[in-house]
Amino acid sequence: MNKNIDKNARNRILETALDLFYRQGYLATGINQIIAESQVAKATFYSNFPSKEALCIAYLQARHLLWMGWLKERVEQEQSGRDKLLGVFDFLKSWMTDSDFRGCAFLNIASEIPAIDSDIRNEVINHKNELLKYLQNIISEIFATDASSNGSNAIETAKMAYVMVEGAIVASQNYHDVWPIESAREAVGKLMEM
Amino acid sequence: MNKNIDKNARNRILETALDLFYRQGYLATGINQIIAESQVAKATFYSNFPSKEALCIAYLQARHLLWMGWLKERVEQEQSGRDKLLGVFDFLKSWMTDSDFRGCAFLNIASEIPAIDSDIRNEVINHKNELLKYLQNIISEIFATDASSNGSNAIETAKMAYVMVEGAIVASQNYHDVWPIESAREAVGKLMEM
Amino acid sequence: MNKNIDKNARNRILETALDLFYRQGYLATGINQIIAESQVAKATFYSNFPSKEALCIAYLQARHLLWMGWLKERVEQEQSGRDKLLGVFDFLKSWMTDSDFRGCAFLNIASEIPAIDSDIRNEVINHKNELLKYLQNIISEIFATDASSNGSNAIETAKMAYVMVEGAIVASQNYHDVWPIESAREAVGKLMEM
Amino acid sequence: MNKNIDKNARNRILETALDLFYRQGYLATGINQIIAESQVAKATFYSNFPSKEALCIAYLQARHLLWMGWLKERVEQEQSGRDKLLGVFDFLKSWMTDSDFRGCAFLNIASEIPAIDSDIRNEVINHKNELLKYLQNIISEIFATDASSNGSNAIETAKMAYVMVEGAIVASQNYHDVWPIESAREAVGKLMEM
DNA sequence: CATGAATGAGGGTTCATTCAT
DNA sequence: GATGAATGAACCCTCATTCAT
Repeated sequence: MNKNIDKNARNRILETALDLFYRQGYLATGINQIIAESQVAKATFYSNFPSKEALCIAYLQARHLLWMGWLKERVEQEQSGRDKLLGVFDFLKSWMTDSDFRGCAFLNIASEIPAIDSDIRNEVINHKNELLKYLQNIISEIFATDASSNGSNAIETAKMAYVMVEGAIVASQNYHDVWPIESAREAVGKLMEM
Repeated sequence: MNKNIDKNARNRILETALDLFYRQGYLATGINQIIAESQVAKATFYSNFPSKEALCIAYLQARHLLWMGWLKERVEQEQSGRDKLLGVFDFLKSWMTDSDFRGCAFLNIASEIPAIDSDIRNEVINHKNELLKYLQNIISEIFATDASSNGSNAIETAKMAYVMVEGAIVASQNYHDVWPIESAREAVGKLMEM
Repeated sequence: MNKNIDKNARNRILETALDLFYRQGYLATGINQIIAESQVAKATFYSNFPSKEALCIAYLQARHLLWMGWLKERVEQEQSGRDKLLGVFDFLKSWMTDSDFRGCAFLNIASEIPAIDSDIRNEVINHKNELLKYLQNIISEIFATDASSNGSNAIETAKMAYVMVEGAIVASQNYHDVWPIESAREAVGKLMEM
Repeated sequence: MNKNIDKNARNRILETALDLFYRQGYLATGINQIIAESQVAKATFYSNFPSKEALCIAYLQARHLLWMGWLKERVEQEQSGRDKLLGVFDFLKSWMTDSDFRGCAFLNIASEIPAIDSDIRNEVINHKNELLKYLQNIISEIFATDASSNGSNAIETAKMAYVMVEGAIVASQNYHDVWPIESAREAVGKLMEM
């Protein structure tokens, strides 16, 4: 008996989505493939998720928890705020060198779904808001311990760091190389030195 | 015979693709819609483009010329290398405030087409290589005129600037706001001051 | 346990069917909607009714009692046979002006289920037989009290009246108007005067 | 080679619909069955008819022409208005004894599609309006030649005749017997004698 | 060279029903 | 006896592409 059967149908579907939506994209992945790989009947799928879009939202929510977990786990190995901030980029490097790195799951979906006000887009924005807030917390910590914040504002600095994180992710996705992450890390390091 | 639309069929198709692929996405845009809006027969389409993918490549090539043209037109209004570099971000702002700004056409397509070795991906990489090279030229110009490059390497600095451009584009696409561009501009400005 | 809905499951299902099958049609109404609106578990449904068709039969039987009740209640307000016959059409008018009048439940089902020999068809025919018999009773009463039946046969006259009732129902359903009922009433009145 | 292939796809589809929608009903007939019996690919179907509903409308329009043609052909064999009116019912009898008589195609569809304002309903009403108008023309002819219309109004009389036609059709559909048509014929005959 | 009718595979979704718990 | 997760067939429809004319 297939060992996958041991998890319930909903979990199998969600794990399949985590894999396929990320690797293949949302539009390029059909319900048929999802149910085949989940070993689930079509109606079972629809009794768990009212639509493909609903699965997408569940996928994004699960991905958010997963990814933020990865990020925080790595970052919180560091003691100082400065090392935490650089640790963000160290995390990006280790993530990027994963065999099936395909960039940011959220930005990829957003590229496929132009509609600005959809539920899917809200999940994307929520994710980015949390990432931005997380960076801001780290930078506030730096500025708190480090007296010489040079008049810089934690919020404004966090925005810059966030933009660099985004740039690092999409550029390393494009080039399939870590150099954009290293460049971003270096740039952030320089900015914090000032 | 209605010939008041006197561009040839190929051009009409390409212009329709420039509009639809960008606004709706590549996968979400069907051949039928393209031929309908191009006012072209189906077989005329296929005699001009052997496949949808071939049209996509032509689209990316055309988009590359278009977008680089926009960029250079704005940047070359400036005299100094420093102003040219900041002008890149000024261009991004004016582009972003366009009514149908949907981020980077190339990154969007790359998000839809995971396959790493496809012809489509090559177009994306070519575009980014040219953008990176353009930034490098600007920065070389700065470092040449400005004696105090502080030991910085133009290539490495260009990579940082490039990462910030990418971050600015995707983040402003996500938030539908110019603040990421402004943050990136400010960060780049600070980096160049050092 | 929520037992404030204290009809048993079977009754709740049947009442939901009375509403939905009539308003939406038999084929257009799914089992899922029925169990959802009945607040009943799926297997509870199937333990009460072996199939959708079985529910349909129960629906038709319940509808028969209901509708014949409405008819008789109105008709038996009248004293003379003649007034009773006209009262049939008065009933049709008041029924027709109900907000969700959708014609004859039995004829509607018969339109959806072509199979001639099904159990469902039997219910339809039973209903019509009883309606025909009821009309025949009224007309027999007229002919009994009224010496001058002019050699007319109660059975044959009842058939004519029945045909007019059917025509009045379906035509008023089609036109969403009472005029067919009024025309039928007038025609029947004239026939009885002769 | 299948001889059906000689007609074009659209005609094959329409003829299949004329058969299946009438015999099986609209909802009970799937697109898959239609394309199978039409020997047409699925996309060919949809390039000819934008939707199942569109096919339904084409079906009703074709059925209207067909049925009115049958009716008129029979009725216009008669010379006098009175014989023409009775000829309507003679037509109904010959139609009804057809092997696959299933009542009025229009009323059947209307029973399946409750929505009052749909395009489908409009076709049904158009058909009935034309039938009513045709009966009115016949009756006007009777009243014109026959001086003694007894003060009766052709329009009002036509409505009565129309209601009887409807009743005859649905009742003979229900009982699978011609007696309702004969009863209606007799009733109409009596009404015209007065 | 230009056309539009035709294709088969697949899209997302809902159906009535069954079965282990 | 009551439950809700699970089923496979069928639903209507769209896809990118081809081919006879």
